[in-house]
Amino acid sequence: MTNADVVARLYEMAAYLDMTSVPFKPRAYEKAAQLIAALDRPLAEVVAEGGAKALAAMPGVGKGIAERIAEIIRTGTCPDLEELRAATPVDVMALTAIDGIGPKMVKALYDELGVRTVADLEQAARAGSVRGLAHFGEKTEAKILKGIAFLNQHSGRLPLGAVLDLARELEARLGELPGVERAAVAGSIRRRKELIGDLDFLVIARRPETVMDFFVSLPEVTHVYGKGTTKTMVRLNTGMDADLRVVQPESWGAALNYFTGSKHHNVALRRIAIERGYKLNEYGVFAGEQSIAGRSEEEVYEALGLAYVPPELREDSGEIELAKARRLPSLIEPGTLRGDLQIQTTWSDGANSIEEMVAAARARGLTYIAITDHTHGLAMMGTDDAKLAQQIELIRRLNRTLRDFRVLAGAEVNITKDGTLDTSDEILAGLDVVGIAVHSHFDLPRDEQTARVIRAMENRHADILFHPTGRKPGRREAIAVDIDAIIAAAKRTGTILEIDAYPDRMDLKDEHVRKVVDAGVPLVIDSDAHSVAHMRFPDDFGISIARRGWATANDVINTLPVEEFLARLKDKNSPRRRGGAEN
DNA sequence: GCCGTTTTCGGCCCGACTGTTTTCAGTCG
Repeated sequence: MTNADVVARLYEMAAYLDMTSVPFKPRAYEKAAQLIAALDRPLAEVVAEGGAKALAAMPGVGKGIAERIAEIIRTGTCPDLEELRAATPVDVMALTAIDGIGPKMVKALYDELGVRTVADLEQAARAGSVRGLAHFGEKTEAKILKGIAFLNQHSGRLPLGAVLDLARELEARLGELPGVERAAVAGSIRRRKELIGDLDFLVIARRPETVMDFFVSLPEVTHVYGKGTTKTMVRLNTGMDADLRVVQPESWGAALNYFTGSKHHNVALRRIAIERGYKLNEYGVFAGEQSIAGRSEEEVYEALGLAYVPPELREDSGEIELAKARRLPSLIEPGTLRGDLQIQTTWSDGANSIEEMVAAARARGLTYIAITDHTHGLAMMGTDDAKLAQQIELIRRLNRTLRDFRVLAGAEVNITKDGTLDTSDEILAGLDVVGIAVHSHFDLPRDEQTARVIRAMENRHADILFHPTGRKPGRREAIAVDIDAIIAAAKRTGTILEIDAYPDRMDLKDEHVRKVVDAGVPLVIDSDAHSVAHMRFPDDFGISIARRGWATANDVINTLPVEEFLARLKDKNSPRRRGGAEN
């Protein structure tokens, strides 16, 4: 039982409890699930050391949930969950994953129509029987079908954020095997694509059989499609397929290149090889029978007369031509960010205090962060004007105690339906950094949606447009906005566009970033952290998106020291910017 | 079900929006 398994069951409990309309309990389970998801220690280890008592010592986990977690780790489930499952035997997690479907609707659909699965629901909606239910109508039925279609489109692929850790861990485990000289993850993970279809691993090993035996016996493996001495294919318990290739040292670079792709990039490379009278395959670059390159990727590109192309650019979208001319951009590197401009704390829906987030930021080598809790329009937990004023005061006091670190007072301000902001200009004027964001009215027509966002960007206090398109990869489409118009408005108004690195968002996405870079509009890369564990998102995911969008460090202004960063914001001559929150 | 520098009981939960409704239930963040 991994932490992710426990988290999944806690969320399932919460969903089932929501069906029964019992107050507060669902939120308690959700909160516990959220906190455990952000934990960087295996729960099984916590239990082994301190039992259920150690679990209950964690914030958000009390006696009740601690006992259930211990039971889940032991048996995979717990009696309460089984009882709930028996009462309403439905695939509640899959059904509630459909946008607009929650636990109550799942219950009604089961009670009235016997819907247990997404397939059942699709059938019922197509037959027009959903609209007959109380509180359901034609629009809901249409929305259900739209939501299912969206999920189907993305089936079989998982977001990068859901697979990167596993890929790295398997890569490390393979690399530690005796007799393994090198191990690497290739494929779309290495290119840092946002949706991953399968995992490709590459290994140099003296005795391939040992590696293959180890690979098929991994606890994560649920099925073996095929096992040989050079290639083995398996299915993992995440539902994802994984391939392992064993190659010889002299072919490592060629194989890594071949298995990293993309297919289009590889085709283009092979065409260049043919032009030069060579042959390129996964074993090397060949002049006749003679291998002239293959040990390293650099060697392979060099043999083809090309500069080394970073994996994130290998999409045959112009990188080959620039590699030929040796004019590839010098992409932004992990570890170069100095600030993080979107961070939530316990003042709204975050799990950690301002001080804890500061400590986590410093530990990552950052020198400034902006605290940007939600404003009151987001009613669940937003800060109102009075609370925000209190927070600004607290941040000022905190800054006096900090050396070589600056906390910026900020907010994640809601954009209302008409494009105004839900917080007064007076309050906004007192903040160092104002982030603005869409959190409602996702379905406005394109013209209206675009005009609304641009109007908000025109606010002279609005510094950064957070998660500009509202997308949730694999779950929800972006809001309908004219991205070119947004970029033009950013340029005109001096509004910075954000790459929200939170793996559920990854917004802006790579191709949008490339447009922003081309337009010369500044970007920031933020974590959107809701806990200290999320502080790694910019380096793990945000930088990848920026690199896939051809961004250099110059395009991303939170690579700048804090004063230079602040100078790039709007109304930089206002008193708060000169004096800052330190005074 | 969790929490506690006022509390071991009584707060927590909340507003906007949508789609279904003549007054509100469900979803979302």
